[in-house]
Amino acid sequence: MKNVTINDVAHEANVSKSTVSHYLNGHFTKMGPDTRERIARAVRKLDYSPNHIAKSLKNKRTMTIGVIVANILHNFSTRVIRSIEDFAHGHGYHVIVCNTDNSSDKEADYIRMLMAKQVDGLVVIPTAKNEALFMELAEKGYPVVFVDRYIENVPIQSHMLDNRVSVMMAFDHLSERGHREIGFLTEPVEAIVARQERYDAYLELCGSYGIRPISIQVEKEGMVSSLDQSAAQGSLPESLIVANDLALFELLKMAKQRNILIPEELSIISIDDIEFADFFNPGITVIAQPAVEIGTAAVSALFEMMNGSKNASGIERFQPYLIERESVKQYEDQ
Amino acid sequence: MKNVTINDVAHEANVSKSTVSHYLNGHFTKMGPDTRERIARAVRKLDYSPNHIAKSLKNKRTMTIGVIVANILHNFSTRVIRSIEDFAHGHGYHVIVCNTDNSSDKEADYIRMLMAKQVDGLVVIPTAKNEALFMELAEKGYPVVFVDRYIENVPIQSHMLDNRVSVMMAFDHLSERGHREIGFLTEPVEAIVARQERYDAYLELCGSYGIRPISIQVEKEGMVSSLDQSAAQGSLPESLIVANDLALFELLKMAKQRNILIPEELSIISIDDIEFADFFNPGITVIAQPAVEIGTAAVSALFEMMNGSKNASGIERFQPYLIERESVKQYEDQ
DNA sequence: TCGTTTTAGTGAAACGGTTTACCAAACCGG
DNA sequence: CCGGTTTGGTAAACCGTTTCACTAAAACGA
Repeated sequence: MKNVTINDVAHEANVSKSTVSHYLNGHFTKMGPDTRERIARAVRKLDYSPNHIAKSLKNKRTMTIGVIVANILHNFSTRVIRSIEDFAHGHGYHVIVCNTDNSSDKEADYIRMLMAKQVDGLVVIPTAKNEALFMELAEKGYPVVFVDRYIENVPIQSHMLDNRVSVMMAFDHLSERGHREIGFLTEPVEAIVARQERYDAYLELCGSYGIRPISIQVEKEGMVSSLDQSAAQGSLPESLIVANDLALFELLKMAKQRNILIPEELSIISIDDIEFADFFNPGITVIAQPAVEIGTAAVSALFEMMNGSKNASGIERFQPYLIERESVKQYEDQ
Repeated sequence: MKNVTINDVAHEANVSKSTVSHYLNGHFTKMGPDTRERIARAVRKLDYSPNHIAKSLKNKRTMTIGVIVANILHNFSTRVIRSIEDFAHGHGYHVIVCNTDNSSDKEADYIRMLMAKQVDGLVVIPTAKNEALFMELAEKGYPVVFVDRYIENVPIQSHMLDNRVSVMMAFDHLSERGHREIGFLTEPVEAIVARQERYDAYLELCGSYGIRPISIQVEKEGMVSSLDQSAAQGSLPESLIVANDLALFELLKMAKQRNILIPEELSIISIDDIEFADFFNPGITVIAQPAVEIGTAAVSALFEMMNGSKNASGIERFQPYLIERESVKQYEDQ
């Protein structure tokens, strides 16, 4: 179980460990062809592989970045993570993924632990409450970027969907097809900017379309039963913009429970695409976001920072697109 | 951006770094109450947190385990990962997750990099081909456990579903409801034990029930179109046992494309539960596996190894259970 | 009061690498 | 053949911790 070290290789090849180190780092001018060959043989013979930890300690770079997401169950998160990993691996970096379940405490813990682990940078979908902590990171010049959300007054760059436009597209789609009773289903908006932006856009659009807002804001856990009650009372609107995939799940569960016909009795348009929306019966019309693009943009901004460019701040917006399927009813008088 | 080290704390508190180290590790007998207080203050004042890398180098424990899964898109994988993370975090460990996409090369790469990173142990859903590599790990006494699969002749313990029973349950369920035309849908079995076991069980059961085997073995990428062809030719059986969730997706896509009624025209029973199976129309009857239990058992076995107990080998089996929904037709003459 | 133990604390080596500064020998041009 | 340059290589410091061996002073027992 004894691990073989650079010293063992040096000894085997009859050179100093400095030379082996040079060899390992490709500084071949530092040795003759014979020595080089001897070292190569020694490495092979001993099946040596360098201790990444020791390297990191000396180099002060771990070649690792941390990714902290608020809720890994969102399809969006998994796609962002995937794109970040692809990019990072392509650049010789590794990724540690952490899931906060939207808890600020967990988030703070993870940040601390990732700092302790000396990760070289962080991409995070932040919860709302660690403003001071992020502020500190930003001030230290530590490389961090946000995705999907941002924190007011914290000078950390964010990459996110144009939420306003996404709701607008949903609203327009519904409206074009004759809908005048358009509700909005979301988990409690709280301080989560992405939700806030979507909700605000909804309210604003209701205003400009002269439509009475019907918003259903309820915790995911109670969502099914709460929706069920509304349905029982007949207070469910004829069409619903759903704020995200997880809420859509709950809505669909309720619809099944109560045998509600989609789109005949209820039209649905949901934000963020998911695979099953396509083959569900009926197919769910959706406003999709370019998750891979967003993730890639975020991580490449992060890499620029890690290579010394100044911490940018500001928000970069990405445009959503409509995927029309079958969950929206067409009113005839259109 | 200069990071504060134990030396800075020592200096601030006017003690040696040894004493600070003792303080940090709770060896309070090594100092008086006043010194202790001084160090505490210094730590707070400087906002010091220990460099995990340096610690790891010295201690030869990184408090990190690696998890390598063959395909993170399986719901089973995500649930296993989740349970491993929960357990690990509960014991002060961190987890690095890697996805091999079923590529043995990627797997070998990941193993090497995780070793280089000095992770303290590994839980892996292995691809079939790195027998030699795993053999080596096992011989070195390096802590490794398998999940969901195993490799013949490699003395590494595995925790997996009783695949035979799971197919048996599916088969019985179908058979009890009068089905005599029972097919089996799977990605190519190849050398992947879990698939093999399920397929073998299917074949065996066909034998003992006197049913003609109809197996559809096709790559996920071509699955929809291949199924579509079969359907066009009318060669699709009346009921299908589906080997896993990803195959189920493809089947459902095809069913939608062709407007096949489930269960009237096609009965489905799938192995491994997924959330949407519940609210899909119709609900998909499923043989579920206790993923959390499996993951937890695996990681706790790993922890035992890491604490010095010998590498166990052998296979621990977990029992599946039926979740009956609406995707299986009941023939009337039963 | 003196020897012994305990308390409170320190210095230095070690973990496994990288890097800087340095050097001897070989080479080279004139 | 001499002085300078290149080639090939090394020793030692360093990264930030832990820990072992050691000790001065205080406390204690007789």
